[in-house]
Amino acid sequence: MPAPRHGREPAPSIRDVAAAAGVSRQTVSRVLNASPKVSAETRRTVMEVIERLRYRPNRVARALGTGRARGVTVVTSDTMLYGYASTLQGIEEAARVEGLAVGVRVVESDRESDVRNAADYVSDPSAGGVIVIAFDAAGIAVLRALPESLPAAAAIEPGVPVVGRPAICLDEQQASAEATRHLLALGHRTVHHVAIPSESEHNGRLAGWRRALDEAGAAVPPVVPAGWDVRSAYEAGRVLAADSGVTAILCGNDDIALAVRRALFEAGKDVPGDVSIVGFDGVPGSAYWTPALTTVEMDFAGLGRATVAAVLAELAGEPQPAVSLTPPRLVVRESTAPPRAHGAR
Amino acid sequence: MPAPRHGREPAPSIRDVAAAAGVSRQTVSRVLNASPKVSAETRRTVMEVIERLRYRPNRVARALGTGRARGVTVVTSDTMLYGYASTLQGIEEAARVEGLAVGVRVVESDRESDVRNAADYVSDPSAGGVIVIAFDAAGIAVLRALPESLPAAAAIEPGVPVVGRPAICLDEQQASAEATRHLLALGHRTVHHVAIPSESEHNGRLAGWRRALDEAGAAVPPVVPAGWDVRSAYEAGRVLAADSGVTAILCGNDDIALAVRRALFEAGKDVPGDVSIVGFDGVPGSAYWTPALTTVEMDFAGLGRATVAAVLAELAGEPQPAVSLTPPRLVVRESTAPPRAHGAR
DNA sequence: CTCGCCGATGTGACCGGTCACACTCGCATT
DNA sequence: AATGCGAGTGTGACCGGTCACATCGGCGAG
Repeated sequence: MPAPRHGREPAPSIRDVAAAAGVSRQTVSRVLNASPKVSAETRRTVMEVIERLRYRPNRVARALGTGRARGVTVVTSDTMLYGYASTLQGIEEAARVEGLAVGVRVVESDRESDVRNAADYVSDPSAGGVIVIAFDAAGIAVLRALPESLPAAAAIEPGVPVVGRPAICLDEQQASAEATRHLLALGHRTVHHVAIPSESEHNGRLAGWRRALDEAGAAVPPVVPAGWDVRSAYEAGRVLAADSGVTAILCGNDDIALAVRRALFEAGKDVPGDVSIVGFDGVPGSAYWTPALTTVEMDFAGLGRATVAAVLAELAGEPQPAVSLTPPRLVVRESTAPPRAHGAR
Repeated sequence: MPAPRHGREPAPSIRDVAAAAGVSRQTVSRVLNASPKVSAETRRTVMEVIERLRYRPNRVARALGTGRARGVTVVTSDTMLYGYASTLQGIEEAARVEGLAVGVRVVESDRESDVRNAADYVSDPSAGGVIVIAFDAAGIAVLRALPESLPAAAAIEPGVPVVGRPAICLDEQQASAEATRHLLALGHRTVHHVAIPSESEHNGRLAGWRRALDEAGAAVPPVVPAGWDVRSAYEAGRVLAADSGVTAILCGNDDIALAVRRALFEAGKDVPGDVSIVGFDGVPGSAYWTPALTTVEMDFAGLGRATVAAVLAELAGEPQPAVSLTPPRLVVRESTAPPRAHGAR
């Protein structure tokens, strides 16, 4: 039989520390938890022993004792897409400064069994607080499937109703309207929209775009839907590229903008000479595109941090803190310009 | 005082199930762990009760009982950069199919205190197996700081020595050499290289490039270093863009390629007309760039999956399985072409 | 018929913390 | 002098599983 690879004397436990310090385990526990009911002297002694023994409290045992884990578990359907990944990053950061462990559980799809598995997974008290990134159907389904009693919060797109728990979103509508107005102000007759998948007709990007168009009295062209994959956005782009009436496109995110720009390129159309495009999200590379992309910068990391605050409040049974998120904001760069002069017509 | 928001009858425990099924808790435990020493009939009864009570075993209690957690914790210095994020994705996927929980702990920097904190964090047995994404100094430092006894594996860049634990890497050297040869074959006199930060002089991207140059008898220009941020890559690009002797650039990753391409654009140079560029990584959008990027596709997700297998073997005390990773491969697209004819000179 | 063995099941201790509560002081109050 | 009180500390039970070992009934072998 193979030698026990990782055999080793076990890590010191709280009892070892207590014995070495000549106090009870409870006193050590108090020191660990910064209880005020320990004399300064005792505290110092215990601290020294802890240091000497390199003692580290066992998170698992602690969680079992208290009944809840000092941590959060993030449920998401994706970890790579920019919005998801940055939200996750914000969550991780905030959790880390709070001393919380971070777990990740991805939901494969919005199929019922997948949703149930994910919900079951986080229903385990060891999951701690739960944060659902509910930017899509799968996430929303998990959010709905969570037992009422579970301390949870969600990052979500605007317009999706959530009852009974904090759901935080970035107000995209203003910025979307602003982006649309920007294009209109440049002289475009109207603005086309390639939309990301959405669970809500009231989603901010769509709503802001439509509102700005309405307010300007511009025609509202049919929405061109795209998926999360670049390929489908490319297909959508080809449709628009073939239409000579299209001079301005508001893209549901920067990936879509990339694909649309490619489709335009293949159709021999110049950006922004022939067609202006605006993205959404503000991925780090977008400033370095050629042309640099005009886009709406979204503070997903801030959103993530806010969900951590929310779930922490939920865990503590406190009322939800008022959060002020930095609102999405339009960054005008090179991909938008006035339409070609119509004099030639 | 606020009402207890999440008060609720506690989840059923194994004892509840045992009582309801008329068996002992140990028998229930055996059913849960698929022990063969349970009669088919008893097993069925217990299963039914479990279903009826919606019982789910408590991961924390189980971990405490067995002494080790059914999960892996990933240590990384970044979660957004493509290589890191895709590796993480691969890990998550593999862990999920194995029924393992996934934790994430980011190391803020390679400062000693940060490294120690991260190492301490995962030294807790509740962290389970540990996977270190050691693509940079911080990751490598954590890997080195881990106690010998800890079951861990690493995803790492080639050329960095690691002793005592499985360290898996993608062989970038072949592909890097191939990319360089591709450019040379196109007629370029030599190939410049903008490098990602690396902890090793023997790192694959650098080594393959140099080797191919040497073998072809081409001059080896000085390496232009860049950081992980797009900005620094842009600065590096400007230097190269100002040099009219530069006709081909091998970029350390696709982000760098993006920034270099931008710098070239600003300098009035066409890609691939004036300068050819090759990226590294194969980010999903690279196929949709204008021009579409010639790049080396890396299977980071596969790398991540392999580390899970490795840490699992480590955990079980088994010998390391032989892994066959899909090797990086050059994908030729539009950003590479023969240099402009020199006749004009 | 008795023994031994095996499959199936149960029992108590234990993992490493925390909780609720009890206890022991020393000092101020009545 | 008895009482009250609060700060500081210790004790036993417990969280929800698992482990090691004991037990029990039935069956084939000696």
